[in-house]
Amino acid sequence: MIDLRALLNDPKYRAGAEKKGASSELLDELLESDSQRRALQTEVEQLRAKSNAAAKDIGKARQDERPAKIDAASELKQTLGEAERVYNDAQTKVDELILQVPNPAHESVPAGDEEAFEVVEVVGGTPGPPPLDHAGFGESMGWTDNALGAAVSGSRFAYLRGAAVLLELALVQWTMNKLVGRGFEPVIPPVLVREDMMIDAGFFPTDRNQVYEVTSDELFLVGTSEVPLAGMHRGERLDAASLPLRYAGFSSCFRREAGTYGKDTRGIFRVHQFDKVEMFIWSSPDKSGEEHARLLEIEREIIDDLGLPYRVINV
RNA sequence: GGAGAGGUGGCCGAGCCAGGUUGAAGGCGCUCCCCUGCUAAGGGAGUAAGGGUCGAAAGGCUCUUCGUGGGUUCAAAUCCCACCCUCUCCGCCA
Repeated sequence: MIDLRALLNDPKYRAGAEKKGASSELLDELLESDSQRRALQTEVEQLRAKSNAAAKDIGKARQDERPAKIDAASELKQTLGEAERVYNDAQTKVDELILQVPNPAHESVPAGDEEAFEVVEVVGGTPGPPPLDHAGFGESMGWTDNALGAAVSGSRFAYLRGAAVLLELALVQWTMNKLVGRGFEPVIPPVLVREDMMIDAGFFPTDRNQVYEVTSDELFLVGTSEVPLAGMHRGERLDAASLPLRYAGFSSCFRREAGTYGKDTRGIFRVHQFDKVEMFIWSSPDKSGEEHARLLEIEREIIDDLGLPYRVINV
């Protein structure tokens, strides 16, 4: 969701959007279109007010006075209809432009895409290369089976078997418990969602080719539980006092991984289906920094407790 | 999948068949005031949300919203169409 008022008035907000790839021209065009839209809105509403008043007047008028009044009202309605067409075009233009604007990033975030991160901290040493990579190791232990996955479902699908399954379930349970202790409500959401949800969560139209579609039912498989979690309060006005709302979603995730041929083709990296625990918070903007810090702290604690080396990056 | 009933304000619930003075009766809840010596009862007033615009603010003007989206009409909670959801019965079922 893009806050047009903030985009207009808050330079930091605008800078955040530009950092994530929105061109200055696009933003200017969007703001200009919205300004035109609002001017037209006033115009339409004035006509509509007249039209409403005329209709009420007819309701109160004597029978013999009505025909003339109805004629006048009809004419007014013509004018209104034309104004509405112009207004709707303006609204459509704003809608189209706004969907092209990425969510503004925080001012501390480096410009650019995923690759343009900066390393904030390195924790733990870098272990030497193992005798087998994760794919070879998983295969030899009987924990992952890509050949079987490919036979049953195609490339980039894998079976997880035996102890690896128990490990996944244990990790999920352990993590969920930790998050519940930190004030998160655990959620297992639907993974098939309507198109509206994908648009609202910001994945459509830009990432549509990454999403599996169930055409017969007009449903889409989510690539992350973020989508149905975002849908939990869709269309609601949340009372500021109820914030923050913290959810820990667990779901299978489905990704087409279109355009990633040749990358991470082995093992269980970048597969079409995987399971994930996701933290998701609804917060007021002034507390979002605090909440983000909380998320980072929890993530660090998880990796620390597991005894794994890691980097903290700003992206 | 088939048949039927229904979705109204914070909640319950009228209105819809016979379109207009209904942004919506009534009740509950909530807020304020009055009354009252004992956590109760009674009386009065108020009480939806969002957008645009003007304003320093208080607030004013205005639009939208009765599941959602269209349509008919000068006028729609009320009429028409499509969709979504809930409930009941039947069918089906790994």
